[in-house]
Amino acid sequence: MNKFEKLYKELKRKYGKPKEQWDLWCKRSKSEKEREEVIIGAILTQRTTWKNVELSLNNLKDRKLISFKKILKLRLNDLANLIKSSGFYRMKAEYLYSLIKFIDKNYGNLKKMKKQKKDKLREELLRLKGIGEETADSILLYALDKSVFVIDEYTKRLAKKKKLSKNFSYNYLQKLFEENLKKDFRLYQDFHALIVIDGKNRVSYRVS
DNA sequence: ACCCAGGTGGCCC
DNA sequence: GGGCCACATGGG
Repeated sequence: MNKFEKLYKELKRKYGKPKEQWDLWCKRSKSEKEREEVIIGAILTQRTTWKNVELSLNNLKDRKLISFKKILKLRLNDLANLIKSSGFYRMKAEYLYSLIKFIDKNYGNLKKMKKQKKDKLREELLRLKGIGEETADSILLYALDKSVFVIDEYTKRLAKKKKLSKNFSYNYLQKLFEENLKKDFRLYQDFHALIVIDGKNRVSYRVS
């Protein structure tokens, strides 16, 4: 067992099954609607706490708006106001809208989108405004079941702390994790979730 | 009254 | 390729 596999086991032992948001994000078999919710959350959570994202998601849920088709019918300004609590709400409304529009226009639905090759999808997502590497990979991994390892601040911090690498650029770290783990989107989903849970745990420990 | 959070794009060098 | 700023709300 290598360092990466050991780290996964260690985190799993420490935290068990990922909870809260991760109940849905790591769910083994998702409905179309659940996949849409993951994608909406992936945009909203950029540089924002999950609590604030939840307020927005609940806002949308109360109005039965966790639905790409329905969001496409909203005015950009109304969408922005509904997701206000996630911060950067004007930008995120624009990002979310253009992403949903792209999916609707090019694939029709997520079931069809899922059939596309992951490299092609990644390229397409990265061309959209507001979708960088982390968001693109989160969508690929958690909404489309593609085996790409998501790198975020917590992953970089943990990689430094555990001395897993000397290079902490996104692409290098991603490749490193993928090369040292079995190519399995379920493993990647759980592992990344545990890294975030662990990261938040450390932060709150330090603060309080 | 600060300081921070799963990021991204634009502009500069 | 890296440094710096804008984008904004809610909670410690």
